[in-house]
Amino acid sequence: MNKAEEDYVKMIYEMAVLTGEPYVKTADLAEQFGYSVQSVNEMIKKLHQKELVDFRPYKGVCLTEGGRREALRMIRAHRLWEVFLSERLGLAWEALHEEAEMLEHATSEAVLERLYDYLGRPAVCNHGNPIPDAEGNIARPASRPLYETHAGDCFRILRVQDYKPLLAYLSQRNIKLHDVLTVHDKDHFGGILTVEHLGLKHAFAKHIAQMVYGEVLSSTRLKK
Amino acid sequence: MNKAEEDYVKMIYEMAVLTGEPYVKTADLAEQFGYSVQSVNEMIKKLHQKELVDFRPYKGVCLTEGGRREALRMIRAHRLWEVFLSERLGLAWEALHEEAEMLEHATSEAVLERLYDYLGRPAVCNHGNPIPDAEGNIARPASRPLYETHAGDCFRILRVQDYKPLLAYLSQRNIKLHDVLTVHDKDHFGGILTVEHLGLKHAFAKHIAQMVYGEVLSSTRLKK
DNA sequence: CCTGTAATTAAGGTATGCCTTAAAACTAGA
DNA sequence: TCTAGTTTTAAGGCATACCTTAATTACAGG
Repeated sequence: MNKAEEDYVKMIYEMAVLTGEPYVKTADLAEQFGYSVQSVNEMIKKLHQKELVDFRPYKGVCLTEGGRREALRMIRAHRLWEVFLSERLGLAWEALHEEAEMLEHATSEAVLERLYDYLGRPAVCNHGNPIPDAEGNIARPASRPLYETHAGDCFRILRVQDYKPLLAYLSQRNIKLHDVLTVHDKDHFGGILTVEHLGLKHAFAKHIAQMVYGEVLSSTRLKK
Repeated sequence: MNKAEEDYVKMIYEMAVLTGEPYVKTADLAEQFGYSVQSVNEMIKKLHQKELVDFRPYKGVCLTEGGRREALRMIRAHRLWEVFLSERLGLAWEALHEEAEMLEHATSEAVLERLYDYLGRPAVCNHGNPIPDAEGNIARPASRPLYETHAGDCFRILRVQDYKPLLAYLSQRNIKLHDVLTVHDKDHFGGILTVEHLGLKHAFAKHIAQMVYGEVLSSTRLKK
């Protein structure tokens, strides 16, 4: 697999996890990559020939067992490098993703396994996402999206999507992993969630609040 | 610069150092890469447009100041990764080069500088080659080629070319950096140098003995 | 100086991975 | 069922970085 193919299987895996649907639509892939639908179709055809994906016209693509293994290898490399870059080199939180994105394509299995041991066999990356083991097993995090909280909830951030604009967004507001937010208000119609963090109020759009996961610590709201 | 361009400027730099000539011939580059001369010419034209090299027809290419800086950046990345892979991950000596070759193209300046500090600002890589500093200054090693020794010399290996077949060759014979060789015989006509190492005799062809550098510790031979 | 060899340039080709435009095939809602 | 809109396929293009074959240009030794 070359870089392009690696990016595709990884993206297909991540989008499938995010939507909960094993099949990912061609058009959605195109949108995520910023590529044309035609380009994505061509690549899907190629990945299918390599038996990395199963393609059902008008339904989408789904990773084969081989494709899933490759995707998890990339994710493993990505998250292990993030841990290294953060824990050992002290790189800024919002810079981790981009750097790991480059390194993940330049890492052999041998280096990966040694890096894993060197870092103390970490279970999660610096964005709280689980690191698959060498066999392709990955923990399913129990945390819930911030968007599913209610006014009055105290919410501890345990995990955020590894998505550059989101990291920049949170970083800019000085919001970090394990920080606690107090949900002030949830506007269901507008989709805006207002939270308090270190005395400051922040308005999170729905798509933002859906990429932040954690646990509700306590709630002042009345249970129904 | 993309990977191909990075490989070219690095190769031009290394060949210039090796030959002592600032200008590197198109045909020699082609041979080293295993590419056709035409392909090399095309890339030289491109590098010239980017002002990374100076091209004198029938003479060769020479790095510009910008090109030299880029080449040293790649060499810096390569050698720092080698130190990391060896010192921290415990990778085998002969595996370092290949792994570093991939990582060097995936490393930003920011990561490089932090890695440098993390590794304790090393002066040389695990093959004994000097690591350039962030400003592009590089030490000129004083060691002499093994091929210039004479029968009876005791020779300590301080540096070897970072060239995969050579590393495999030495590794296979269990010869490592800082080991001491006793020169048994030098056949000037045939170019074979016979050395003793840990009680075993090895015959080194000229081109091999020219890629191994070190210092003569003592000599049993009579000075002229 | 002149000719053979080496180096360069030219012309056309391949694979990869992206693009646009257009036609064809399918799905799903009215 | 039938059509509107989505999805797929087809056809042709572009850039990169390699390739081969062939023509041209320059250098250097006799």
